[in-house]
Amino acid sequence: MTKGLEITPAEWQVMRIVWTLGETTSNQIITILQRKVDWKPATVKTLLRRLVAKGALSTTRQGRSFIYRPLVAEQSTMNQVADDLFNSICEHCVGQTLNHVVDQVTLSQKDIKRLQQTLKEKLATAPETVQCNCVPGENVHCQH
Amino acid sequence: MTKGLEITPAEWQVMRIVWTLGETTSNQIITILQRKVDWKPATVKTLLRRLVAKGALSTTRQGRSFIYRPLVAEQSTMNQVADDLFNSICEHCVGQTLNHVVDQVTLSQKDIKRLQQTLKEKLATAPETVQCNCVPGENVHCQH
DNA sequence: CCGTTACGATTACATTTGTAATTCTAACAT
DNA sequence: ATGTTAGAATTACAAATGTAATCGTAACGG
Repeated sequence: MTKGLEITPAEWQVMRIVWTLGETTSNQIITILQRKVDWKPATVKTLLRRLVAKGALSTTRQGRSFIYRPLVAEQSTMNQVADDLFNSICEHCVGQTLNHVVDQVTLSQKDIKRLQQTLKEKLATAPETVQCNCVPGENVHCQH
Repeated sequence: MTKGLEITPAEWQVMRIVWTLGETTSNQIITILQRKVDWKPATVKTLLRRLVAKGALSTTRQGRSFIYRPLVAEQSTMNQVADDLFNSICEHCVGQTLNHVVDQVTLSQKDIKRLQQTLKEKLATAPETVQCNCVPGENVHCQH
């Protein structure tokens, strides 16, 4: 029953604003986005409309304009796209790729402590190795 | 000078095969992919041609068929898409999202040890907190 | 009440992507 | 040399995506 909610990169920009503000109007979104990307107001309106159409946002009329609110939670949506990514790459390479990401991003001390805890627990049941699953069937000699 | 190499999900399936086999023919790719997805041979040929066009694969004629080889490294390409993802989400939420991923995926003991090492080094210079950067400019009150 | 006007809704259109059928051409067999 | 044929190239086409102009309508001001 996983929502197949597909949010495109352009739409994602809009969602971030709505997620952060909790509720907002199209005007506010347009103003904020103009500091970041070069989109015409009509473009943002289109994105808002598509997001409403796909059930990511709700609108309620408020006088002349509409109030937009997220219908999907930010964290679970982020988790979903992250899962999609890590499920689409070679299973053998997941660890290496994660390591690269951890190396690149900014993490708070609390973030790091939590990751350390998660890893510690994971180590107990971790397999010796993780096989490449890129070529299904056959026991092809994997180059990895 | 980052390659703006865009590989679509369908193309990615093809790349995984070529990356794993190192070099191969269209026939081999078609056969292998048929165990996984329901694509006609012509579809795979199209994807191969597009990948050659965008510089992800090379071909050299070998008798009647062509040999396909990757022109881009698998790990660096995976790193790039992972970076793209984590750069596109709220910076404040990166740690939480990474934690979710680590929790979900399968990691080898070696993978985990390496991550632990990376985290340990990172902790030394880690900031207390990471601010949400979803709404540029203003000091908007962030809900996160 | 009625005209403005600020919004959302409708329409538009090029590009990319997924999916494939058809055509062309060069390799191999004779 | 020549016909077959396997495989690449060309062409096709609908859906999704990025980007936007214009149209219609309801809300507010007078």
